[in-house]
Amino acid sequence: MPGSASPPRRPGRPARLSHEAVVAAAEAIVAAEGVEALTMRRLAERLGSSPMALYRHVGGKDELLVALLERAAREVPRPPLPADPRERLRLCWTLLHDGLVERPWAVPLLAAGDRQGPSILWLIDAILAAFIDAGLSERQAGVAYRAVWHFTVGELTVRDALERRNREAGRTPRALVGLPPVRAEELPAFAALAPHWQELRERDWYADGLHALVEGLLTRPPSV
Amino acid sequence: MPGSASPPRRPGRPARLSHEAVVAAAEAIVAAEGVEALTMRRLAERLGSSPMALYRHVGGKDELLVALLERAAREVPRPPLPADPRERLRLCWTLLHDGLVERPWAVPLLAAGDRQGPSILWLIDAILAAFIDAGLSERQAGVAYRAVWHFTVGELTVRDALERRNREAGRTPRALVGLPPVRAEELPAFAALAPHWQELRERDWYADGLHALVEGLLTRPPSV
DNA sequence: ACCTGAACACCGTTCAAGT
DNA sequence: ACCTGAACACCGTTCAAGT
Repeated sequence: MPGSASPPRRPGRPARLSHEAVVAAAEAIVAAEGVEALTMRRLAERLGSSPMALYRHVGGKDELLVALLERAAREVPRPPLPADPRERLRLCWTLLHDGLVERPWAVPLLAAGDRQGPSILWLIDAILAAFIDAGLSERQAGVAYRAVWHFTVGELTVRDALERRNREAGRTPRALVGLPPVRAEELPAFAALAPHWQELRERDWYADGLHALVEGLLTRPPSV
Repeated sequence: MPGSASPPRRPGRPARLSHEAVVAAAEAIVAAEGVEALTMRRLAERLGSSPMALYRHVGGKDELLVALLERAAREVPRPPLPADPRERLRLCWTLLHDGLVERPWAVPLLAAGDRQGPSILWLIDAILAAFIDAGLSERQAGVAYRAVWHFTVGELTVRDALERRNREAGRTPRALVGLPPVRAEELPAFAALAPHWQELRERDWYADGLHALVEGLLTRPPSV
C-alpha cells in the first residue's frame, strides 16, 4: 500500500504546531516550574505562537492537563510483583505514592476524581487483586482501596504544601511557621510534643501509616 | 472611671467599615456560595464599598481566610469526652471530620499547614492525649496524629470534589463520570468491581477507615 | 486549515488623590 | 483617618479577521 505511507495532501495552510508538540511543551513547563506556571499564554510564547493557536490542537487548559496526567501514568515503573499479597500492596502503593511525590501537580487533579488515564489502571487492578488475595471480598477490596487512596492523597497534599513553604522560607520572614505557643497547663500533650513537632514533620512516615492502615483493614475488614 | 466608657475622640473621617463587619460579610459569602465566590471585589460590593476600603480592616485576602478559619474553629462542638481512649479517638476525629464536611473550603487551607486558629488546639491536644492513654509514646502519638490527619484530609478532599461534580452533573453532560470501560481479561479485579463502584463511592466510609487506621496504629505503633 | 489580534470579563493589589 | 478611582499585571477564552 504505497499510498498510505505518504500523508494525504490537505488544503489550506500547513500546520506548524501539533497536539504532540503542545503537550510536550506543557510538560516541560510543568516539570521545570510547576503547574501554576502553566498558562496558555506562556505556553504559546514558548512555542513562538499566539495563545489562540493552541486551541486548534488541544480543547483547552483542562484537556491539556488530562493529557499530562496520562503521560505521567505511562512513566510509572512496572516491576514484577511479589506473590505475597501484603508485600504486593506495599509495593503497589509505594509505586503510586513515589510517582506522585515527583509530580505533585497531579494530586489535585486525581483527587478531583476519575481522571485516571487508562495507563494507570493496571496498578489499581493489582491493588484490588492483592486485597482480594489477602482475604477481602470484592466490595471490601473496593472500600479498602478508597481508604488507602484517601490516606495517600492527604499525605501527598500536606507534603506538597510543606515543601512549598520550605522553598519560600528564604524569601518570607519565618513567621507563623511551626506551632503557636501554648500554655502547658491548658494543653499538656500538645505542649509536650511541640519540641519534636518540626522533626516529626520533616521525616517521611508514609510507609508507617500505610502499614498500619493496610493491617487494620485486613484485620478488621469493613462490614459491607 | 467615666472616661473609659465612652470611646476616645479621634481625628479624621469616622469609620464606616470594621474588621468584624468585613469578616462577617466574608463568612456569609463563603457559607452561601463557597470560597471561590469570595473575592475582594465582590465582598466590597456587598458592603457597599470599594475594594480598597477593605485593606484598612484586613491585611489582604490571605489574612481574611485565616480569620474565617478561626471563626469556624470556635463553632466546633465541645461535648464531654469518654474515658476510654479508643472511644475518645473516635469521637474527637468525628468532631473534626464532621465540622470540616460542612466547611469544605477550610480543608485546603488547613492542609497547607499550621494555620489552625488557637480555638481548635484543645481538640488536637485531646487526640494526642488519647493516643498516649492508649499506650503510645509522645512521639508515636505525634506520628499517629499526622497519619490520621492525612487520611482525614484526603477523605474530605475527595468527598468535596465528588460533591461538586454531582452538583454540576445537571449542567454538564454525564460524560467521563464513572470508570472507563475496561476489558475483563486484562483487568479482572477492576472489571469485577466496576458495577459496585458508583454505590461504594456514594456511601460514607470515613468511620470504617478511621477505625482500621487507629487500630492499626495502636496495634503496630511506628518505631520512633 | 491554520494562525493572529483585539477584546471580554475577570483577579489581588499598588499608588496617589480626595474628603 | 478613612475611603475612592484609576491603573498594573495578570488569567482563560470568544470572535472576527487575515493568510
